[in-house]
Amino acid sequence: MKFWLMKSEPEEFGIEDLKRVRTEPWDGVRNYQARNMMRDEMKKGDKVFFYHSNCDEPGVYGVMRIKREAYPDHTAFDPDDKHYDPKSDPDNPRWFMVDVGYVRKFKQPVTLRTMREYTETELRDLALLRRGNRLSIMPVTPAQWEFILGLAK
DNA sequence: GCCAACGTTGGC
DNA sequence: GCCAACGTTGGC
Repeated sequence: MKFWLMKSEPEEFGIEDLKRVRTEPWDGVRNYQARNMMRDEMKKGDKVFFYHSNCDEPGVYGVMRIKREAYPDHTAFDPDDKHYDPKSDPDNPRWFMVDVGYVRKFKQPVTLRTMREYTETELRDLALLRRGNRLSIMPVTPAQWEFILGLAK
């Protein structure tokens, strides 16, 4: 089993929304690196940190789980969709998505500010903390997973 | 709202 | 294949 971190803007879709709907297709990923990880490496049962980006207090707000492995992201075929990509052909889809399921919401999130305190130590290699990192999906090592969980309430 | 960092596009 | 221009991400 692998561990991941996935970003979302809470104004678009946050942990509270996932808690309400329980399961959700993670659509709209339009970055090749992120796509490759979803398509090639994510397995059912993998655990995922739910990260809120572009908000007052960026950070990890809870945990989710992969419920369904990668399948074509049909929003890419819809001209009315915000993430429409005319170059994605239904017969040869360019973009994929997974389904995620709600596991838990932390009583207290692990904020980016808090995680930055460990850039020289436990979280030295966490992709999230690397300068200029914009990846919306990234792997988390088992050690990093345990450490961040330990910071949560 | 600003802007640094980065990915993508397209002309050459 | 290079690289300038452009668009997007995301912290602040």
